[in-house]
Amino acid sequence: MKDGATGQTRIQRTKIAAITDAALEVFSTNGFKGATVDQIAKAAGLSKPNLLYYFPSKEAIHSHLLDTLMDTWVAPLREIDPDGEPLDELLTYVRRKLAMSRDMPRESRLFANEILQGADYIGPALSNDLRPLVDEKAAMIARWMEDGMLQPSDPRHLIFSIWSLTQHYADFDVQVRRVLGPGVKDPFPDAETYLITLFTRMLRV
Amino acid sequence: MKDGATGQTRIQRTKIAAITDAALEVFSTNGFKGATVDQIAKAAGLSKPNLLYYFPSKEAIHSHLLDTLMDTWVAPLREIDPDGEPLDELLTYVRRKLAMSRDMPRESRLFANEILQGADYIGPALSNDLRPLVDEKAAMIARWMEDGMLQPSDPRHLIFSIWSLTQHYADFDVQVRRVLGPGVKDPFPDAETYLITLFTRMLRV
DNA sequence: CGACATTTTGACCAATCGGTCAAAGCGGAG
DNA sequence: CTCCGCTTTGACCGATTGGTCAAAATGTCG
Repeated sequence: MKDGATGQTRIQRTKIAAITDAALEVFSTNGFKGATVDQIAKAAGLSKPNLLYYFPSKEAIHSHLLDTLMDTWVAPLREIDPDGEPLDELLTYVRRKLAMSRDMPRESRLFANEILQGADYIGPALSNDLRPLVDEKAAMIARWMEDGMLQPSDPRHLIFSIWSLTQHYADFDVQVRRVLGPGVKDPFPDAETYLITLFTRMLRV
Repeated sequence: MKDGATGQTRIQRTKIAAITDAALEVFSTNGFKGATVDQIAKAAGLSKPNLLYYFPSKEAIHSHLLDTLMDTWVAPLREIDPDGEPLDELLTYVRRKLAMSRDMPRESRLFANEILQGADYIGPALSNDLRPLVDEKAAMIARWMEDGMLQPSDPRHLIFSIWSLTQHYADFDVQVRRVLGPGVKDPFPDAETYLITLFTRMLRV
């Protein structure tokens, strides 16, 4: 039986959810070429042909993941409030992005893999969707700086630096933990303290 | 004819150099599993069996690359002078690391791929070699901070932040250029200005 | 139950991949 | 030139991979 609105049966919804979750796990830890359909199917509790009944190809699963997760990933940037207190807004953005690295490391690594290897699929979205959003927010930050509410600096590189510093704790998690040693169970509390200090000194007038 | 010291003929030196350069190119843009021996061989101007005459396996080429490039990659950290002017030393380190992202982006991506996918090969080196080095330099920075020559902050996360911010311009180059748009031919000059500003405000007493 | 659509599966296929091997080509020392 | 070791190659192999297909199993609704 079909569900008129979404065009999906209950079984389809369940299985597609299982597949996307399994695919996120496998793609994020092995990259696109390193992942096999069998791995994803097994992780989702399905046989390979059964998985390919729900998605036409390996590439389709990957594209679907990237598409559906893009919005989630950029959401915190959208939520920066032009009418808020500038420093608060940006520090909140840093905290949200760091929390996403802590709670959604697989998504972070999925995007890192995609971009690192040329962004063949996601590239156009970066130009067409992300760039205008960054332009808008950078203009907002520039206004804040002109109004003397933040110390001046390049707003686009400021945004890059927030992405870089927060996602580093997801993408390079292995390195962070190896360098800190087994005595450090969770790097994130210290990371948050450090990053808040850094951006406060960088931005506070 | 053999060369007594290195155990290599002239031809071997030439071909091995061509192979490692080609392998760096291919591994850094496709990851380990995404790279094929044929690709590397073609890029090096050799046939596949000919390449495998110089290296016993695909994995051996990859390991050899990681081994030989590790020292180069960490060199700027080693060169921080405990007897220098603290802020100068750290800003010089930032400049050197950013220059490496500009001039050696393939090396940066090679390591990024390896760490992103679990650091299966390089992991032990991170624990055994990199960690003690970071410990030593972090202790040095902590002393500088105690002596009031730098504003206090977590020295290990300070080092992480330098790695993260500088390597971002190599690893996420595609994203940076897509977001900045075609008007920006070279992001590095602005990046250097921004990063020097950031770490100056972060560290200057 | 009975009939129809949906879901699942085992067997299979062509392409690609890492790696082997025997034989051919080549270069330099005597 | 001749010989011998180093280098190069085409043909080949087994394993893995993404994807197909027809048939069987299961679910759903009257």
